[in-house]
Amino acid sequence: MEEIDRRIVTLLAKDGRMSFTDLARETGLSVSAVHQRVRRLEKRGVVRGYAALVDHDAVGLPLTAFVSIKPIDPAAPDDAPERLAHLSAIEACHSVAGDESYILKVRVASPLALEELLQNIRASANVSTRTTVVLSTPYEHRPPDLGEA
Amino acid sequence: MEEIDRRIVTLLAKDGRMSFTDLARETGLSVSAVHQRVRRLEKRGVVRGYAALVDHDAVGLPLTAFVSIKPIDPAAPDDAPERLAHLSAIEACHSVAGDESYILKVRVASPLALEELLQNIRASANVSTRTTVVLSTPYEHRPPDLGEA
DNA sequence: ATTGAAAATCACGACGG
DNA sequence: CCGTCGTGATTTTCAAT
Repeated sequence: MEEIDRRIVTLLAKDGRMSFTDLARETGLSVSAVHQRVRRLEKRGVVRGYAALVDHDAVGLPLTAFVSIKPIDPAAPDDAPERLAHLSAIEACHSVAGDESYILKVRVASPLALEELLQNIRASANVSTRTTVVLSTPYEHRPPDLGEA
Repeated sequence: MEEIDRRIVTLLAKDGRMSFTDLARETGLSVSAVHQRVRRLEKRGVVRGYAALVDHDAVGLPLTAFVSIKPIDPAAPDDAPERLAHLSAIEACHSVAGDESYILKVRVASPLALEELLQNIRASANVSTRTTVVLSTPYEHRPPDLGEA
């Protein structure tokens, strides 16, 4: 991927609603050239979509936690991600190297809701859990640096 | 926050570029009523912004890791987030309960870049690090469930 | 791959209820 | 807080290069 595409992706990562007109001005291209590049970036999957960034406190999900999980039966097939996908409190699921198999990022309304979620996770995927509660988030969702050459 | 605002936030979290016209159709309100609500949600900070979701593999940052940090000198003032903010490879910084003080989410181009980043983190914030490498990401950035009543 | 221009759609503010 | 309406901006497609 070359310079102008990187620049477009950088700009859209910072402001997902930036207009094609503005993108055109920032890149020095015409509006339709930018338009076509953005469509191609979307089709190629470089841009996977667009999202509003939500204040979880304001929205009633003030408690964030990281939940590391480990299978109870290490011989069983590992389909934890699918078995957990129905739990909408789970925002992300990463397979990781190390002692545990996945790290989940979860958002809930309260400590009680977290307790119930953990029970649900253990029951749904037959895993043990280790939970790290987030106290505050100095920053999050910082856009990637694609080398502003 | 009530029903219609929750619905708007849910829709924008799923598609941050959805037009006001579409939001109006989905909510049963007029375009300008939706417009007014979105502006208010933005001003109140419920919607913090909009971002394109980027495929980090496609963009040359295929290696994701979680880095937990702990101060070398527990008595020193804890300003790690500010001291690390200049490192653009750090996507997020969460203060956490437990043995360690922060969890960082980082994105880099290669194992070598990760090694250099870790040295930079330790030097910049006077901390020790413990790193968990992400092998794959079954899902990420799932929109919050604000109770579709 | 890029442009310019036409046509359709949309954003946005003013106003009245 | 909502709807109607009008204007200007934006998106989107297309022919041409």
